[in-house]
Amino acid sequence: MQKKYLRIYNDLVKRIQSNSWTIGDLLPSENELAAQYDTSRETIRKALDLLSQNGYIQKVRGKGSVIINRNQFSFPVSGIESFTELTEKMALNSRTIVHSIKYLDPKNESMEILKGNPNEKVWNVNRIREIDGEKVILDKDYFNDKYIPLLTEEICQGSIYNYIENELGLVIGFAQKEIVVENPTEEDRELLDLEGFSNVVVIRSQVHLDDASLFQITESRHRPDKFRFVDFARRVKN
Amino acid sequence: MQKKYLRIYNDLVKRIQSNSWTIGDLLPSENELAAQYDTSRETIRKALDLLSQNGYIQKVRGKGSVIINRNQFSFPVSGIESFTELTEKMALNSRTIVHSIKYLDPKNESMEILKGNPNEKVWNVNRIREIDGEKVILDKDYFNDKYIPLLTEEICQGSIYNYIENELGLVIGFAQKEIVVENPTEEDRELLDLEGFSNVVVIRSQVHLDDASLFQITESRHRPDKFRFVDFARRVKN
DNA sequence: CAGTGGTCTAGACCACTAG
DNA sequence: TAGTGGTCTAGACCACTGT
Repeated sequence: MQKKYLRIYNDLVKRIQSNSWTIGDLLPSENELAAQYDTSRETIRKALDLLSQNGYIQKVRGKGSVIINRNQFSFPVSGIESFTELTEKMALNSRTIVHSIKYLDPKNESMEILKGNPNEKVWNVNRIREIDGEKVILDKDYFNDKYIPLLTEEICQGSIYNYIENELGLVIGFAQKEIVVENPTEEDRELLDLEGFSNVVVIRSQVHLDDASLFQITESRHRPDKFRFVDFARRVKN
Repeated sequence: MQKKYLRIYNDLVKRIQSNSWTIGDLLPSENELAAQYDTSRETIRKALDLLSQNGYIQKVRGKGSVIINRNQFSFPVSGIESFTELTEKMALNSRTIVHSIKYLDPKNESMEILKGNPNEKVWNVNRIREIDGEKVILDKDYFNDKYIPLLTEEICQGSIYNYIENELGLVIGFAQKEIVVENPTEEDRELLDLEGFSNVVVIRSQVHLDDASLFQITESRHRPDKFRFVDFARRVKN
């Protein structure tokens, strides 16, 4: 038995995407939806909250829930998505080159973030992403070996996230990321086709598991013309 | 009478910020909090949902609510914030120069996004942001005059958002923004101290009011060394 | 096992919008 | 005024975690 509010949410998404309504239209009222789906209003409200969070509707007090313009096919809506997911969605012609896999002692590095037990070690994977034949992204990942006991070239060649979530059964909880523009390092110049660009866009993130433990830090270095970030922000109510 | 769940949320934020607990600690259980605040568990859960959304806690089923590391003093947590709010928070030494205020007919421009009634016009404001004596940000704003009947230099000199929300009583609902890196335009070169930088970071956004109507589009052009974006993302549960 | 958070219900009252 | 969404309650059962 699936969660009821998720079933309703998914159903409403389908109905919205199949243009049962157009932009500016009102959804049926919460009471009406509660009757339609034979459930309580609070459960309907949970489904609508999800629609709102994901940018499908905007609720207006006294009026109803307005369908809003959601740029479909855009980059992650302020979410956590992996390169493989992105390229699939964008139908990009891409390739991953595993440049190096190392098993590090985090003492000497600035990896003390992935601390905890001083005996723990850290996996470091550097991968180059090629889009349309050009090397444009350098991904540097660091994993705590407490959670990822083994990394092989085969795993890194595919989607590490797929391996983590489906094979190891770990569940990603939340991530904090930072985006800045920096000068290219020697490594960038060596591994990427910078084509004279004098900057790289750097996305640094800390990824935590479902139980709030830090298990990965990441540095994704993009040639600036191959970078785009889309965000959907909602004013905090108070 | 303030909303109960907001009162509880604010109280818990204060308790967290005053280090009543440290990172990794568990909050009291929902039942215990319900007793402490003399309310129902669902109300406590609303307060905790807010804490979770804003990156203070991570809920773990069967265990409790874990206090997590929230880089305080960071740039907007995936929210909508204005330049004045930001500089205040960061205690930056900044100045705003109003470069131009125009009242446009949107027909000829690519501003047809701000359409609606073809008689409507559009306010265009260009402002230069100076930080520590250097001109590093160019903000180009376009407002639908249906919502903003008049813009003066005085208003633009201060916080337009302050004017909109406090004087006009409009309430911001949500925004969609996009971040890309582009080559500087002639205008950028003319108005900003680019110091040889060959790129600018461009943040384009569409801002909607509480009732889901589009009322502003914005282009904020940053010298790359003066750009930083911090995002807090939470995995969608399903 | 007891305790935790996750879901769900059937009501209630309120503030707001629109005709 | 009727209908909308926003808040709040007091219960219930479930899935999961630790001991």
